[in-house]
Amino acid sequence: MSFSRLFKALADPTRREILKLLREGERTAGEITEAFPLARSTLSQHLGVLRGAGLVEVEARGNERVYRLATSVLEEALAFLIELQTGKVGDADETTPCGDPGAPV
Amino acid sequence: MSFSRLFKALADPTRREILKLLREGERTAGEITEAFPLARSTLSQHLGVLRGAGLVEVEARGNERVYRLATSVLEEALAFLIELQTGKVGDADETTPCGDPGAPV
DNA sequence: TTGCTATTTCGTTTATTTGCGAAATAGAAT
DNA sequence: ATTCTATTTCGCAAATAAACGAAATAGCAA
Repeated sequence: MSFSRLFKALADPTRREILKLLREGERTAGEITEAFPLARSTLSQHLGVLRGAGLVEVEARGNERVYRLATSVLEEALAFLIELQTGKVGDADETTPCGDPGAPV
Repeated sequence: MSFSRLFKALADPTRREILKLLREGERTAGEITEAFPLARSTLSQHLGVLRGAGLVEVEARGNERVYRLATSVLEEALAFLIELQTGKVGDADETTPCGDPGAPV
């Protein structure tokens, strides 16, 4: 997993929209293409970037390709951001169980 | 706040290292520069990108500029990623209080 | 085989990003 | 006022990214 590729993939608004679309369920490449005013080749390239970042998975189904969200890589991004924000790794221990950071442990 | 600028800023490994450095405490531009094998102008530009993304704040202190982490924008990035991952907005209600997503509410 | 549909890859163009050194700006010290 | 130090801005070269249309690939249908 590469944070650079991951964040780079998230940096493009079209790709973020694709992810939001896939959040509603799997879609074929064609369905995704229809949702944007861009050329087929352009969308295909965006899907390639999302694939390279591990943010989507593809399954060939007959003639078409079905894309779905792959969320496991998002956890790593979350961990990175949380660590930046709190100064701690989110390792369960070392943190109060349910928030309340001011609680005298 | 712009997700594009934010994720673009996070997409560069040097900038991520700068953020990690600032996680340990505030640093002057010069101190940051010394931590990397890059030209002063290059680092200054990276700091500009981080500033533009709202990820750092600067304070002019006499001759030098002190940079520190600005974490509020990270919360918005977290919200975006969590929403992708869970299909829900993280609005406190609508979610079980302390994780355990399998709990019969 | 021939053709049709779905999708990706190729080649090109334009725009953006990253890096550098040189020049500009600004406070501090002499 | 001049100089020193700290930092940013400018102008440029090289690399990367985004968009397109055309061509290639691959399954399905006739």
